[in-house]
Amino acid sequence: MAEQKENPYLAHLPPSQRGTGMQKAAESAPLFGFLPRKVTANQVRKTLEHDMNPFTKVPHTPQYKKILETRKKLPVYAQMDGFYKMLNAHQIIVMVGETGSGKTTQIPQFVAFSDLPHTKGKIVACTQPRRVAAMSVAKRVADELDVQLGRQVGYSIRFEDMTEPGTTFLKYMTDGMLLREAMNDPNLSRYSTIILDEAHERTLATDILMGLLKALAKTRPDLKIIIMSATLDALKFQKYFGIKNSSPAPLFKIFGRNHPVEVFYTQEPEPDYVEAAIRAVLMIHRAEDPGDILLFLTGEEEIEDACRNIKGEADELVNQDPESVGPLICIPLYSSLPPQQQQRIFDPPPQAQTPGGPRGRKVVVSTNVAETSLTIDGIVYVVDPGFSKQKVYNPRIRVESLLVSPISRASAQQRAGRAGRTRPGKCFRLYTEKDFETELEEQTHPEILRSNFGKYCVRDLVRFDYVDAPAPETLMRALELLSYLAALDDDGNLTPLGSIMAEFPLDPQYSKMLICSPEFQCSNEILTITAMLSVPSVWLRPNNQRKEADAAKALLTVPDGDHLTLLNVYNSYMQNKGDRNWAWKNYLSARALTQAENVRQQLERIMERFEVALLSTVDERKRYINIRKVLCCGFFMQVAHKEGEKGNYLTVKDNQVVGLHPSCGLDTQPEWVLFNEFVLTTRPYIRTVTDVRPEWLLEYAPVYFDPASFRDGETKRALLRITAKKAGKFGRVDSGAKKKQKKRAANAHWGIYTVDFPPQ
DNA sequence: GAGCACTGC
Repeated sequence: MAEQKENPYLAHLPPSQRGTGMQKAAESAPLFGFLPRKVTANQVRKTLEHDMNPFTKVPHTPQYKKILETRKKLPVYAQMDGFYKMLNAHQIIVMVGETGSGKTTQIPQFVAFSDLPHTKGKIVACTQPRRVAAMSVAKRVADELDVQLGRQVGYSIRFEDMTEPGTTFLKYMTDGMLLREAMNDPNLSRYSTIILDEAHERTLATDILMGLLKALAKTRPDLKIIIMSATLDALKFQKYFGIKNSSPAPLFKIFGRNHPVEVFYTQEPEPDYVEAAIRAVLMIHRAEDPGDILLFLTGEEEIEDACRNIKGEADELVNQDPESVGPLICIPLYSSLPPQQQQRIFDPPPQAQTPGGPRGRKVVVSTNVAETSLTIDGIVYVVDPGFSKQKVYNPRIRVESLLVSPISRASAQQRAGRAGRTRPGKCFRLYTEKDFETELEEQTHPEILRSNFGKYCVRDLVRFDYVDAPAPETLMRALELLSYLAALDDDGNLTPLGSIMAEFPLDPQYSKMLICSPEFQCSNEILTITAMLSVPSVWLRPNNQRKEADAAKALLTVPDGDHLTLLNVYNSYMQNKGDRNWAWKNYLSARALTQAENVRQQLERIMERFEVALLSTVDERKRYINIRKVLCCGFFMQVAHKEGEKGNYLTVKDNQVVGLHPSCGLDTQPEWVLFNEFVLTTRPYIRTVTDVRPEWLLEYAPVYFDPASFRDGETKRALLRITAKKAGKFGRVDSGAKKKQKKRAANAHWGIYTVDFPPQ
C-alpha cells in the first residue's frame, strides 16, 4: 500500500533490511504504524507507555515513567483524543487553556507525534514572549521526552542557540527570534508546525507573526498553525484566522486546574489607592487565615514606600497585641532589582514569635512582573488596586512615555488567579464592581497600538493584515521615519539600504548609523555607542551614595556629549577587565556592561556579514567630530534648538519645549543638540544629549532640514543664517542644482547622505 | 537637579 511506504519508522531502515527480521523488530517499535498527521490518541498513548524511546531508540529511564505519571494528571492529557481529531482536520487551530492546564509543555509534544518532524528534517516550533520561559519549558520537555536538552528538544533565544541542526525537532524560542528568522526566510520552510503561545499577551512580535502566518498559511498548506492563549479573547483570533469571515478557525478548550478565588470589591471608589492597599494588607494580616499576600503596585518608588509603611504599621500592631497578631515581612519585587534580591520572594514566611503564637505572614509588593513573568507559590490573598504603568505612544509628538493607567479586565482576572495557585484564595479589588464592569477595558491594548513601531522594517506596513491595525498616524510616522532614513523609496518599497538595515536587531536610526559609520572612519566607535544605548542604563546611583556616584561619573564624562561619554565608559571598562571591582568602584552596572559587550559582538558579526568595514580614526579630536557627524546621519530627527537664555530647547519640527536632563554631562548649553530620548517626568526632558553643528544637519539630512519646511521661528532663522553663509561661500544653489543633488543623494553609495556643497 | 511598568531581536 502506498500508505505503508509512508511509514516513517520503516523509512529509517535500509531497503535491504525491510521485510527481514529487522522489520519484525520494527513492527514492535514505538512509532510503528504512525502515519504523519493521521495519528490517533490511542497510538500516542501506547507509544508513551512503550519501554523504548521512539526518538533515541534507547530504553526509557525510570525517571521517564515517573514524570509520565504526573503528566497524565494534567487536564490537557485527558483531552488528547479531541485534540488529535481537531489537529488532523484543520490547518489552523486556536486554543485556550488556563495556567496549570499543561498546554505549553504537552501540546508541542502531541504535535511532534503527529508531524513526526524528525523523519523529514523539519521542526515543531513553540514561541514564548520571554527568554526564561523558553529556556525553562524546553528543559522540562526534554526531561519529559527523556532526551538531552539541546539535542532532540532545544531552545533558541538571542545570544544562545541551544539546538542541534538535523537533530532538534522540537524547539522553544522567543517570539522575537522567530520573527527575525521570518525576515530571512519568509516561508519559514524549516518548520512543520508553528505554535504561538501566550498570544493573549499581544507582544509586538507575536502580533506581526500572526499577520505573517495568516498569509503564509495560503502558500504553505503543509504548515500547521496553533494559536494558544490564556484568556477568553480567543474569538478575535478565531475570526482573524477564519476562512473568509464566514467560518472562524476552530477553537480547542482546555479546562484549567486553578483553585477557586473569591473576589471582593470596595463599596465606594478609593481616592488614594496606595493608602487603601496598605489598609487592605493590614486588614488581611489581622483578620484572615494564614497564607501569603501579593499586592500589585505600579513602580519602584511606590513599592519601596509601601513596604516601609506596611512594615512599620505591622510592627506596631504586633507590639500592641502580640497574642493575636503574628510577625510580618514585606518583600519588594520589580525587574530592575538584582536577581539575588528577587529571590527573596521565595523566602518562607517568618516564624511565630513564641511557640504556639500567631503565625507569621509574607507580603510581596510587586509590579506587573508578578502578573506574568514570575509565579510565587503560597499566595492566598491578592490585593489589586487596579493600576499599572503602561507605555503610551503619542505619534503626533513622536513620544513614548509611561503612564499610570487602569488595568484591563483580563489583567484583573490574571491577577486574581495568582491567589489560587496552591489552594482556594481571595482577591480584594480596591475598586467597585460597577467600575470593573463599566470602566475597565476588556483587554489591555496590544503593544502594536501603543508603540512607535518603526523598529520593525516590515515590508508593506500599510497593507499588512493586522489583528489590530495601528492608528494611521502611527503608521504614517513609521513610514516617514523610514523614508527620511532612505530605507523606503517613494513608492514605499524597501531600498537596498533598508534591506540591510532590517538585518540589524535595532531601531532603524541605529542601523542607519552603523551602515554610515565607515564613511566617517569610526564604525568601531559607533558600534560601541549603539551597543551601550541598546542595554539598560549602566549608571548606578544608590540612594545613600549619590554624591560619590556623581563624582565617579564626572571623571568619565566627555563634555562634548553623552554619547561620547558612553564610548569612554565602555573603553575604560574593557581596559580594566583585569580588575573585577572596577565597575562597582565606578558606580557602574557590571551586568549592563557585560550585556553591552554581548550586543556589540552580535552586531559586529552582522556588520562583517554585510561587509560594513570596522574602522577607527586615530586622532582623538577628529574621531570625536566624526562620531558626532554620524550621530546626525541616524538621529537628525531627534534634534533640539536652544531658545532664549533660560536653558530651554525646542525640538525640531515638533516644537516641544524641553530641558536638558540633569544627568546630562554637557559643560555648556550648545545652540543645537541631538538627543537619544525624550522623557516626560516632572517636566519634558531630553536625555543622552550631544552637541552638534547645524552645518552637519544641513549636509547629512538636507531634505529634512530644508528651511522652507520649517515654520517661522528662531530655529528657521538659524537655519537660514547657515544656508546664507554657505551660499555666500560657495555661490548660490539654484533649484535645478538642488534637484540634481537630491538625485545624487538617492544614487550615492548607500543612498544615505549626500554632500550638498563642495567639500571644504 | 531627576528616577526606572515589562518584555524582545
